[in-house]
Amino acid sequence: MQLDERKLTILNAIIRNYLETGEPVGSRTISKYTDLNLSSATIRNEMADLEELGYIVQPHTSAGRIPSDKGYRLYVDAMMAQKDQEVREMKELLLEKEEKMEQLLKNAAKALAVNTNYASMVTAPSVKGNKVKFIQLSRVDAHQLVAVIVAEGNMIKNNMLTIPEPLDDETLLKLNMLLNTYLNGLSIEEINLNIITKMKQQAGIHSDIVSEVIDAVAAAIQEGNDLEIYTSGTNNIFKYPELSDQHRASEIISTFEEKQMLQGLIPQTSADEETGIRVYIGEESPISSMKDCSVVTATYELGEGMKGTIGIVGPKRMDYEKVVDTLKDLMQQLERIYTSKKK
Amino acid sequence: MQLDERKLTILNAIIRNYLETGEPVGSRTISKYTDLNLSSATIRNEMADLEELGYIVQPHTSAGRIPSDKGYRLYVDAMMAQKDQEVREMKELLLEKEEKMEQLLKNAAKALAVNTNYASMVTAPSVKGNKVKFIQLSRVDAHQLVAVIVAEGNMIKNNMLTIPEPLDDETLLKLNMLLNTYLNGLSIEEINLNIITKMKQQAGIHSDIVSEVIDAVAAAIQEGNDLEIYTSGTNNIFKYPELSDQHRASEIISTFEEKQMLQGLIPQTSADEETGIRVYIGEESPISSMKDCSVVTATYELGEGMKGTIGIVGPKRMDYEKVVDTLKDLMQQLERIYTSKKK
DNA sequence: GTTAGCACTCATTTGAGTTGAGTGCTAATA
DNA sequence: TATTAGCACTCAACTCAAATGAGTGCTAAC
Repeated sequence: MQLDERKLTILNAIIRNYLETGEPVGSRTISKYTDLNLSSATIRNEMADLEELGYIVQPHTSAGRIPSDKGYRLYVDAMMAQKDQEVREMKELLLEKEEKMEQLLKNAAKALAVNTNYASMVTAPSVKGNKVKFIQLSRVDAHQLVAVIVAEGNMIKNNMLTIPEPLDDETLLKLNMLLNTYLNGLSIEEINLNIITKMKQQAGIHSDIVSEVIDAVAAAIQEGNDLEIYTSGTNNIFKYPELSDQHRASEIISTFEEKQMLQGLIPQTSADEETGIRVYIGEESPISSMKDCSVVTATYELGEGMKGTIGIVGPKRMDYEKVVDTLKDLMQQLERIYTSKKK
Repeated sequence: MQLDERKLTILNAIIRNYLETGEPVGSRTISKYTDLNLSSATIRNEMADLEELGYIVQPHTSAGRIPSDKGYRLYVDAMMAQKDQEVREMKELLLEKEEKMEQLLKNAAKALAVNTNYASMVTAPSVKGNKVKFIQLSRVDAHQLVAVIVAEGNMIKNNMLTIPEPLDDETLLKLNMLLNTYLNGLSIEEINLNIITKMKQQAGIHSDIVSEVIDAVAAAIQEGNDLEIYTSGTNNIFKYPELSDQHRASEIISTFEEKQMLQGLIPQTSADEETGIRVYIGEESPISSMKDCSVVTATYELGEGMKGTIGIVGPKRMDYEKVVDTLKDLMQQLERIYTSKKK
């Protein structure tokens, strides 16, 4: 059997309708909804075909049909293809410029959640490829140092480190010079063993401290890489009956609380597609707790290699169109703010 | 009518039983549960009295009784009085020492939630009275400075600030000296106009920058004061049927997501009581979204005036005894870790 | 003062009946 | 041959009444 023009129209009508109402849609509804001028009986025949093809399912006999994951997939793919050509005017999200990256991202997550009515997440840009702009090691007291690292995009990290023996001013100054000369402008991957060995040589008797500091720097940068994920609007899921039963809700909320679990949603393969938008429908999701949801993520890129992810989690019947637009908008804004900050 | 010995025993039995089961408890149950050897009929008479006195209520005729807020209050007060004398061995929460305050507090929140099975919150110690240990202003690039402030307890704050004109090294060094000489060892309240004026005078032509820096310092410290609240175990509320219906759950979870709203739970009046533990039962709670819950908070104190709050939110029928113990334990541990870090 | 006994209440459960939206199939129709 | 009207059928959801049972309050006897 083939998926001809008419079947597609009907499938589309079914999905559209279901997105709105959340109720299984029946043949009579479609017969009126579309301008095909077909009787409900004909629609029924077509629907039977569509079911056989796997695009829609019946929750039970004598109920209408709802889209299957496969059906959504078709719909979303078609939509995305169409999007690419279209020129869209976006509704503005109004992100304010913030001095600190952290606050900016928190706001972004919130704006996303408020705008879409779904749960949102925003990860800090991975520091992969992010360059160190400034490092400073300062003495807090005799046995404690604080290492402050500012990276591009004004991401500030700091780490305390305890040293066995006090350092005098001069040594500290030297260390700072050393650190900055060697590390400034480098990204974390570029700090390899070679450089570390060289630095240790230069440091002489303080080589043990150098390695501690470098560890601290690495740790600080890594830390951001690991778990800085901002979320918002978790309780939006209560707005969708199909997600708000006890078990499901609890599972989703747990995932959002244990933010590390959301890392699964961050695309690993830095894909070659241009838009950077991914849609996971139901079982497609990399996280099992989201198997009843759809997840849409977008990758934003600040300069070379500094990538972060923004995304939303909602019911399968989400307004994919709006979500994709909103995500694109936010991506652009983040990128714009970044470049304006850089200069 | 009076609340004699026997009535108290019965009230206690009712509450105990209800804490366990969450179901209204009837006279027959109590008649067996206690060793008073009274028939259910007698218990019934006593229960009627207890109801008249307002300690218990009937959800409807022909149901058992459940404790009223007033009943819980009596129970909790009695328990607390008893606690004070008792010597208790505590189950350890095993907080690891962390270099950074932030991580320590996150862990504390988590430990609290896991241990009690309720939702938990931990606020960073208010910086009221917290002394500045170290300030450093560094140039990131021509127009941006980063101010790093380390306060007692190794709370690190930082702020970026943009300056209209570049500063040369010498001026920066001077500024740093100035900042440290004037501000080190001071707490935020102690930084008054008088000091600021003096500093501005000293700074000469850079007085505008000094005031910007001081603003940044104030902002950084204030920031921590405002909204650094760590939460954990929000989804624990789903474990209690009386809280996990859609509306209630959503309300509680929202409150935990908008962490600022939890500020209402932080005791304002630095009370004179010795334990620092407060119990809000149902309507007593300062936050309306918690009117179906009980909230237990404890204030920990790190050195003079540096106070923070830890607390849990759960159903009214919570295991107050365990919660109070756990909170006390955690308070002590935080205090211990702090003092060990200070030296 | 305590208790056995009994009538009464009322949330909850159960099951039968009704409704209504929806289907699949078949025979008539264009 | 594709479309449609018609009809029997299904089944979740709703309604209603009866049955259940845990629990009470009251009274009279111990």
